[in-house]
Amino acid sequence: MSTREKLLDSARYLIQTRGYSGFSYADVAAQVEVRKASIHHHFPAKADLAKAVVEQSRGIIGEQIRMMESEAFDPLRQLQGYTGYWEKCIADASAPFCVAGMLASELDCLPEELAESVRMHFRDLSRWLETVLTAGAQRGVFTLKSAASVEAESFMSTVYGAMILARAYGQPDKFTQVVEGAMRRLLHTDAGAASPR
Amino acid sequence: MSTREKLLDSARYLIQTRGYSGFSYADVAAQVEVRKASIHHHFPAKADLAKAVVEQSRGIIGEQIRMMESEAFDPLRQLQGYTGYWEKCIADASAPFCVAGMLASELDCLPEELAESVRMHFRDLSRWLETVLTAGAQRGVFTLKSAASVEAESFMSTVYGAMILARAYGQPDKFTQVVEGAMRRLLHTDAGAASPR
DNA sequence: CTAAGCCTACCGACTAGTAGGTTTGCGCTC
DNA sequence: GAGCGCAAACCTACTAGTCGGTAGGCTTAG
Repeated sequence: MSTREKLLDSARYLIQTRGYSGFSYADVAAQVEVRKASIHHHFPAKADLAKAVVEQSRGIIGEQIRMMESEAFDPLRQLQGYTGYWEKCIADASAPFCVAGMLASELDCLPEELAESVRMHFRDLSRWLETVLTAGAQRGVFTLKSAASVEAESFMSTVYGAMILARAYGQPDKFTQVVEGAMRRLLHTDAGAASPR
Repeated sequence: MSTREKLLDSARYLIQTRGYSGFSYADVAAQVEVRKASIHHHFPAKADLAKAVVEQSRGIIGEQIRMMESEAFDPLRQLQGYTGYWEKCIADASAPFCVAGMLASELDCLPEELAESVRMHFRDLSRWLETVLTAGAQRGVFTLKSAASVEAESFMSTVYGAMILARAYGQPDKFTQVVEGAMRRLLHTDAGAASPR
């Protein structure tokens, strides 16, 4: 594992736990066991480091979007993959919060370039979610009660809110509980018109 | 308005926008137009100032709880009062984020006493919500699909998540949109058994 | 020979917090 | 009512430590 990758990993963890203004080059240097100046060699400014972390995440979402466009995929499994990923991360405390969610809450005091990157992450994620929900609705797996874009943003909100809740209570299972509720709501609940399985 | 109140107001706003580690005594001093040392006179340490802000919020919730216990109240109106309050705050940018939500995301790097105060805020709020939802369900105003405590935490999550979303998009109406969806879900949606109005 | 990678040593700006002096206003006694 | 005492409020001036960032030198691999 290269130093650059180690720096990104460390920065990601620190941002997730303490936020952008809550971590310093000194913290990263201590974790990775290099000197502060060496970090500047890879990432000239703090904003560059943080932005690289966000872009890394965006890359992963981008991959998934491309996969969906090219081949067959299971909407339900996709969504479960997303929530399951965070359930695991939060449960084992390896990543107790989405890095973009953390940065979003500090958005107003972030360097503009970094802020833009965070906004793009949210746009990417909600678009991905919208696609998954739309496909799921077409196949009769999900029941949407309003526009797919609105449902996507609601679901996203619940997931991010559940992260805050789990952290506030120090109980990872709170996340699971809330997210499972949101998931159940999307699955067939024989409402209104007659279109049960 | 006393200096102490001005300091609390300023600190509240700064925490909401920048977080605990993102604001300094110098920022507060500039806003209130006093010297840094004067802030220390009222609040010896930064944690004391932040804690006082959180406790102020807790006091307001506490009042509402006591009001509910003593006299008749309208659960729907209570809930609409809560969400409406934040809609207004976010729309006019006077308070773009709940102070406890902001601090919760930084919880791991907060002084213990302050962290405890934040945890208590969440406990208070979810208990209040649970009471409102339970009363509303008894009167047939709300339809709960799982335990009141779970519904309360889900609703809370959605509200906090919607704050993040609105901030990330820079669009206050996103908050309204998501929260209205959550509200609609609680109101009578003729599901399962036959108990429509 | 070059360039990437990492280092030591430093910079000015800012951090929370402290020491100690000055101002202000209120209650008490002559 | 004048003078006194006292405490709250606010100030200037300072501390030690940390912040992000820079300059420039050393080492190593191609």
